[in-house]
Amino acid sequence: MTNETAERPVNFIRNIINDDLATQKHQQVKTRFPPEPNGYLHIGHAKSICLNFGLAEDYQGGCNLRFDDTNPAKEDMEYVESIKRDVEWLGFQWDGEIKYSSNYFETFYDCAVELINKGLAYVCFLNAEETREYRGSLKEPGKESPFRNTAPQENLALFEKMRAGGFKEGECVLRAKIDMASSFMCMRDPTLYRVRFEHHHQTGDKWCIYPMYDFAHCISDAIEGVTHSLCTLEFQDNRRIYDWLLEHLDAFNRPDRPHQYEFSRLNLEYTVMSKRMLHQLVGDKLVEGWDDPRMPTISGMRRRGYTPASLRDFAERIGISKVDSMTEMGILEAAIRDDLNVVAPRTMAVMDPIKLVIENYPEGELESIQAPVHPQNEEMGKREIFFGRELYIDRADFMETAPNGKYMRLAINKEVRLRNAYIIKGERFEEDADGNVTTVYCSYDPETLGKNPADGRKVKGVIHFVEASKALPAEFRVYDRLFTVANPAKEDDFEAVLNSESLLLKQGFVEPSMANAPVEQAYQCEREGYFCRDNKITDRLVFNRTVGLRDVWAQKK
RNA sequence: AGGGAUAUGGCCAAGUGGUAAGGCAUCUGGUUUUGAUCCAGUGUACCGCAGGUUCGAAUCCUGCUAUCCCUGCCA
Repeated sequence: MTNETAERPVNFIRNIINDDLATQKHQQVKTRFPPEPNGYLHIGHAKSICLNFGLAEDYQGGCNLRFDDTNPAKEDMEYVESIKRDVEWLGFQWDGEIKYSSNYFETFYDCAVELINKGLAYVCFLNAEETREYRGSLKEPGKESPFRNTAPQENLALFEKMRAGGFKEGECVLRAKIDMASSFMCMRDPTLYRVRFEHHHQTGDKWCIYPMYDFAHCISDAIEGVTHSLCTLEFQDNRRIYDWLLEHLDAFNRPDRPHQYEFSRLNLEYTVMSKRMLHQLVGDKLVEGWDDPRMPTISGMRRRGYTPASLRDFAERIGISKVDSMTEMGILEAAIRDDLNVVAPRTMAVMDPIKLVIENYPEGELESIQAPVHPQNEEMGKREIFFGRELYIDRADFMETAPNGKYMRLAINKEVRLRNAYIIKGERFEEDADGNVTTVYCSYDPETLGKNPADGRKVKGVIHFVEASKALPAEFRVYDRLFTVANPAKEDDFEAVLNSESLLLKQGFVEPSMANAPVEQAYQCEREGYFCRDNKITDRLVFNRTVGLRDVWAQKK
């Protein structure tokens, strides 16, 4: 390894890989990302994707994308398409063709036959309930199935009949003969195959028996030459059957066979990560869909304005370990801000507009100003903004009288800088019957465009604006956390704890330079936050707030 | 009569017998036409608890405790 690896993050999996390479157990690294196509990918999957594909990149190995499609009842092509899209969007390229567990159905069948011939698998006619009773409990051993000692020849015939459609769903299953007294429940003669007369999105109606995850996964890994099979903590017990199967199958019982290692799944505060709950939110129409910008799905976060780079950076920041953890939103937000701060063009938008009239500015005059696209990066160029007698500013940027000496916004008799333009001073204002400010009248200092006052007076506050005649109406969607509690999954009814203010719609204005803002392009609306044009509603200007700017002022208030 | 895991500052997370990295958050200054960014600084961490081994332990041993996972013909 070169010293470049010193730059890489350190974690227990990398330590294992380094050892395996050093001892020549493996010559190269092969990983895989094995989603079941029964839902959309979320930020937790992104963690796994970054781990698996990242390892493959760093060790110059490969990573397969394999759809774990062993349960046709729950799976759908819509999901395989969305998953492919999400992985590519994140910036990863899978090794070779896309793989499906169903590619190997014939091999699985042969493996089952091998086990039957070795007396290590049998067809069992106990029904589901009986099987559960026979399994015993956590503290008591199970009982052996009466079908456990059927002769291999007979099992073979029975299994062939299963494949041929000779048994009804639930009538029988193929089980491995392992140990009904094992302390690992998954080793008490686990089911290998079940009968399902179900149309499969890849294999059509060719099969009516489908392998179980435990049987299919290890063999798929072995077929693909996976060296390090990474999964989450809840599969730790399953590692025993993973190993047992590969050790009892002649073709795969080799020193360089795959091994499974488990890391902890991502838990993020104020959201849920379980597919079941995500499905429920979509199904109950509590969100717009899988790509609702409040969802922790990759497609939702993409629509919200998260970038692939920020998600990859986030994955790196949280690291990999085996500790059950709950990650704060702050880490995610820091990652997206750090990315967008350097790449996002700046713009000005007013989201809760009030009129501002500059009384000493000539009526009917409009001036053009070249404003930097990014104040810290001149190479990003300039954009044209306008200045005139009538402008819009944000309601929150004006008060009749400053509450204290630290107040930095506009007030009567107080001076403030209009961002990219002149210094103005509040003179008087008008309000409606309800006491809401409607118009603020100001004077401006014509000698302060691009420079400070010659007399040396200090004007600290800066507020943003949009010139009224050129302003473009726009909608802003301001998102907040989806739930009101840090760990909604722990609630009896997680939907009861949804944040009713997770979406705020605001009608305001953007500068004319935003007229043709491309979808998903990140902008920083100065002093407001990072926004991007919605990728679904494109016939008008709709902007999603990705994340606000860090706001020390708001924290202190 | 169970078994499998995990416990390092508020949140992540390095560390694998030689005297506790880093990130996020926090707080304090400085710069600033974004109360942003940036820069500099900021933490007495009984390394879950209690014993033990050792010149020396977060790291080894013993015993506890807490939390998570396992009894789908789901993955």
